[in-house]
Amino acid sequence: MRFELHRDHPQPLYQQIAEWMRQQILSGTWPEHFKLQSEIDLAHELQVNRGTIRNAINALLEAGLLIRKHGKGTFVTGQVLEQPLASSLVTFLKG
Amino acid sequence: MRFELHRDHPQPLYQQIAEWMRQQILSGTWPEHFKLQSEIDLAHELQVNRGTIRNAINALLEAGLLIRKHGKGTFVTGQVLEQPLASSLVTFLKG
Amino acid sequence: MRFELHRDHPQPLYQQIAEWMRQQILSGTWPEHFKLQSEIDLAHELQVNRGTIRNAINALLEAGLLIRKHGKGTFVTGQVLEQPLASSLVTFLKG
Amino acid sequence: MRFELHRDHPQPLYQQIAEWMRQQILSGTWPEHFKLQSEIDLAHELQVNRGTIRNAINALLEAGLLIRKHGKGTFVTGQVLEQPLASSLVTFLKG
DNA sequence: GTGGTCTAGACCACC
DNA sequence: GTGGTCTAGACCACC
Repeated sequence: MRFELHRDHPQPLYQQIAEWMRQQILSGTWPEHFKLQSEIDLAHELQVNRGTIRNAINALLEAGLLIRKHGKGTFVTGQVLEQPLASSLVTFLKG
Repeated sequence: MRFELHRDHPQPLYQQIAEWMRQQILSGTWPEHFKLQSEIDLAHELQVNRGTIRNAINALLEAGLLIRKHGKGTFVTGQVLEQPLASSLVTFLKG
Repeated sequence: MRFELHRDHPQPLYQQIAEWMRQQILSGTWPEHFKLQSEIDLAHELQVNRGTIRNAINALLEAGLLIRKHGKGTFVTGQVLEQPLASSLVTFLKG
Repeated sequence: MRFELHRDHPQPLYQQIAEWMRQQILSGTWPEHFKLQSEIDLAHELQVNRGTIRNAINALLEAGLLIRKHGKGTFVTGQVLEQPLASSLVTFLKG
């Protein structure tokens, strides 16, 4: 996991983490149905609090890129590629 | 905390507070790794705005006497004794 | 603020709080543009942690009943009455 | 923590643990208001599942020897000495 | 003086 | 053994 947090940046840590996760997903490094490490493990690896990890994940939940399953884990959703399509469809209808 | 602010002085409040803090540190009253009260508590005790406390602390951060840790607190640094030398050096360079 | 939390209920505290807030709003007790107490004050009054208050408020943000303004406070939105209308409109279109 | 579990005994693990805890409390090794280790730490130390620890604790909650505080921990109650009386009463009533 | 973010650490609910 | 919720308490950014 070659990824560095910038604690002196104005951008919050959770946003930095969310951007990194988004790249992992959109680049295909984390493919559809990929299971993320547990929040506790991610917190240990990135040296942040679990709450900070949850904030990052929450951002991607709203974007529809991740899904949480209680007692099971957090997963990359199955419709990643459809997201941009849906957006352009809306744009098309509005245009 | 026997310390009085002079609100009618020309010297800004935050500088008065910063000087007082500097004395606490250099005199050893606040030893290395000492944890300051929270900004909000200091503001209440000294009857000033929280921003004033932050300005005072910022001055000592730049001087290297204090260090802030997000979510944890503000602490006296571990290299207090080296600071006076650095300060006099700056004075010398400026003089 | 005559409102009691049930700490032994299966329903989470933040949901109980969110329901109470929703009632305050929909009943008009908290009218449009009403400013809520600060998160810290609500936490003190309801004897819960500020994070629990934030979870409750978050639920009503998503429902569009509240809006947060950084540095200013949390307010009841101006389109409270339109919410049910919008819902019935959608129902109508689907029906 | 000199305490051994007998995994080949007919008595369930959680009961063995509950008995051990009861002894710790009644002997005063765990005095009033004593805070237990976290469930996860106890599970690691005793090499059992967290659910097993929770079952053991639940038994002592019902006996009034322990109390759980969400977000804070599990503690020995303050009325330990009154418990044995209550227990023998129940035994008597059942007998 | 408010909401925004972060730390540390615990029990809860579900698997 | 995961995510869900809760506690306590601090600095950050904006007002």
